Amino acid sequence: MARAATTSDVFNAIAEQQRREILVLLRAGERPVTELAQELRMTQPGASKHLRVLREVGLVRDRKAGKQRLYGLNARELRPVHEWTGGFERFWNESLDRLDRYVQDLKQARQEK
Amino acid sequence: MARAATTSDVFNAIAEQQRREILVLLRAGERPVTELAQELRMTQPGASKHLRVLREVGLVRDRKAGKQRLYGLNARELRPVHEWTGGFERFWNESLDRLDRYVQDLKQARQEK
DNA sequence: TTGACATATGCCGATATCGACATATGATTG
DNA sequence: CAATCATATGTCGATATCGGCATATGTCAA
Repeated sequence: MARAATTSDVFNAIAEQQRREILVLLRAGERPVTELAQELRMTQPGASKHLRVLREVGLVRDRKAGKQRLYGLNARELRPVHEWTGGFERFWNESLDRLDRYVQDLKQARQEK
Repeated sequence: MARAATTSDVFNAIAEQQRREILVLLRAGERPVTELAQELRMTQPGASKHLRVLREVGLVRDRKAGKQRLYGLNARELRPVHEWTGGFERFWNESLDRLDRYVQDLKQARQEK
């Protein structure tokens, strides 16, 4: 088995930098493929493929608008990622965290002597 | 160029299901490789490799403890992901979102006739 | 030192990626 | 219909993945 498909998961879909940038651009509103490609300095086929992945995991919607096809954000699918990472929030918020790390560093230092 | 390295990015590192599960297990406290492997039903070398990736992106720390090597969470690196997805929060919170989608569905329906 | 246990690394095969290019499909207008 | 613009798909090459297996490295204890 190789790496999981980019379309298997929202996590996999947003693992790609360019796709993340597309999503950010779409926050400003719907856009056709060509504009996105131009703004991100990628080829049109490249942008189309990224959008296909985003669409297959449900992060993006498309809608015909005359000759064009407008892509729009459907960020609800990003929520699971937000919540999953949120499950670790206490590990970077609590001051216990720092203390814990400090203690562990001490332990390690002592053992590495 | 192929896909970005799993170690290039926290986004890429957590794109893998098993690595996410490792992180969740580590919330309960430090653990040696063997326990993690057993609990997740994967081989020891497999677990070791995943932990290597997690360590290289800074999501995990290790510390020698006698014959064993204990792995612990370092979830701070998860924060950027949480914040990035948080940048889309309004798109799943605002009621405008539903209204907007409704309008767009209408438009599309009209055009597809 | 030797043996036993814990962990890491190396190699393999199968697979999917991403980027580039050419080209096919679709839609609109004259 | 033909021409044109917008977008999607197919193929290729280079690369890295993940899983499994064998094996190397590391650490302790007798």
